[in-house]
Amino acid sequence: MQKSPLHPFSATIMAWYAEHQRELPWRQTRDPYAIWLSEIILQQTRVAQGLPYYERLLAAFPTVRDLAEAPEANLLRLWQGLGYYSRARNLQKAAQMIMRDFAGVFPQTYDEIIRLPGVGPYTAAAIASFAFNEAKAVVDGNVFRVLSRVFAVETDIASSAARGIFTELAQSLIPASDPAGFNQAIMEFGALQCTPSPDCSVCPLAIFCQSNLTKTVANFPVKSKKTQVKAIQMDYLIIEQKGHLLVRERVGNGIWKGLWEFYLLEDQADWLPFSRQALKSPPVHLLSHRKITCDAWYVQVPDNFALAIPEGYVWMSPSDFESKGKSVLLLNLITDNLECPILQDISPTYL
DNA sequence: AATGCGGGGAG
DNA sequence: CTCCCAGCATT
Repeated sequence: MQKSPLHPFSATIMAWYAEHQRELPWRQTRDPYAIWLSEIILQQTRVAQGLPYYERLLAAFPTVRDLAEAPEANLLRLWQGLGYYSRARNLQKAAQMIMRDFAGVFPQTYDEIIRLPGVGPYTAAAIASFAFNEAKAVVDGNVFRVLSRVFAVETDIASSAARGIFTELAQSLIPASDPAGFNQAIMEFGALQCTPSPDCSVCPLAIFCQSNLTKTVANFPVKSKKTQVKAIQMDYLIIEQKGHLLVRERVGNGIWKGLWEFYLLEDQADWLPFSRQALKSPPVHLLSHRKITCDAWYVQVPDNFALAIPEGYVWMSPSDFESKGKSVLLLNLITDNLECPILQDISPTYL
């Protein structure tokens, strides 16, 4: 049988992959559901951080139907600590779409898969290739880095044109004989060998890597913009009455949508006619785009006082509140103040 | 074309 | 500290 010639780049990284690949659970399956779950978890997330979440979520929701029918709050509780919580909400929306529009059968082509909410060009290519061996090249952060260095591509990866250019290049290198293997190989190569600070002395591509040959590896990939960090102050009142807490689910499209929190002080006009006990402030919470400082107080409301419940808030038992997803900032606030009795009851059993 | 969205690990 | 991670949705 006639085979199309393998580009030296492709042959080299696939040989390297055969030797150096990690054993990861989502590589032991062809189940598109499990592969999809792993890919959503791994968006902008390191393997080491996502691994325990993958095991937990797959155990809790073994099938698309289980995921589609689960209460969203349970999913967000399991997602707690992983960040980018819209991933979890879109995951369930997509599961419901698969049940409704695909009769519960996971879509099998790139063009169908990419219609699922939370699935973009990278994730659709990953699922289509890994589960169905469709020859769609993946382009993620690893691929940007590897290809930009090896072929000295000076396109700014932050530009809108970058995806198209790198997709075309990757697509020209993907072998029809093993698209899944190539996609796995190039990403693993970026993750383990062609890292942000690589050791080019042990690289199998060093002899024809264009940036290595010109000693300009550190100049690639070209990336222009950096996200600016805004400072935010968030003050919480932990309000208790008759063993219950005044809490709410965050709504709107801002940070931590779908997660739960204590009473958030919106302005200085907020007050209660009771003494506040200052709590230990959690550490400054650093995110990619936010620097959040937080102060908090504990307020015990007498049993017989009829407190007007603010819009959006509800009284909730500590055990119910523990079962809701919360931000890591709030979890830190809780675990740093366990001398406050009611906070012991909402201390998480797992992150 | 820009911006928002989480959290953590590596250097 | 800075960078960036198996990115995507929204504006």
